[in-house]
Amino acid sequence: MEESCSTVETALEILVGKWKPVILYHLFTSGTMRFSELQRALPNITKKMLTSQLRELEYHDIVHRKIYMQIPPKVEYSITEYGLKMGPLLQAMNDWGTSHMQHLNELYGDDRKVQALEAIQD
Amino acid sequence: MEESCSTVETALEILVGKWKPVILYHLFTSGTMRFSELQRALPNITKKMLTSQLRELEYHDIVHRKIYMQIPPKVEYSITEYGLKMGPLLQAMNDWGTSHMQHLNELYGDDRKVQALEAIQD
DNA sequence: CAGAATCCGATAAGATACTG
DNA sequence: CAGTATCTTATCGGATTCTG
Repeated sequence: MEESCSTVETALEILVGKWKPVILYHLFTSGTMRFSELQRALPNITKKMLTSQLRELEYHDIVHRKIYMQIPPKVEYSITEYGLKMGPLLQAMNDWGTSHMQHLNELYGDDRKVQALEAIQD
Repeated sequence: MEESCSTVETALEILVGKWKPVILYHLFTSGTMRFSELQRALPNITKKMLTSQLRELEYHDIVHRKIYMQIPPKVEYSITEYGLKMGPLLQAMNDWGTSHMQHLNELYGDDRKVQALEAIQD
């Protein structure tokens, strides 16, 4: 009974964290990226946050971390094969989110949109 | 470009908050519920949290709030017609979450499951 | 380059008491 | 009954500094 909502929470668990959707977006569209590339793609994220978010995604087997044993260090991140299965879900969330923003605009006007864009800043 | 992930965040926005998925679950399955019924269904939530989560869902036009002008007060909550459109998304998240819990079990064993169940407690 | 470690402020969430 | 108000605690996220 309660399980049927705790599983929704499982899905949320791996998505929450202010930066995970953006990180996944970049990894899905760009394929393999180095740590520093991700930093450049997300100008406002700190190393600490980027590291922690990636580690959580790695724990969930969504993101793969490949370490090159060399100096200077080189680490590449990519979506795992299992992680690719999330694609449709992310797409569904994206689609719903898009139409919901439209719905909010119809209800309250476009002010909210401005706020949202200001809140992102990257 | 960045919009394609900010809309995912829009979807997350209305789902995050520790209790929203459970609240939606109950309203989806039980239809109309009074405030006190929701309290009984979610033994561990405080009135403050229940109120705030419901108000946010109301703002997003997912939940409808019907006030009966009488004493003692009576307020009924239900999913709006627009909110019903979230059903498939919630179902998709639920499905993915279910299979992901299974995946985590395969990766790390069933210890996690126990933790998750302990964490819910309702 | 890719982080780890520490500190600190902001926000979310819980406990408790009060009210029309 | 269905909240509100206030206070405290826990968690999250950001800034800064240090390192192999």
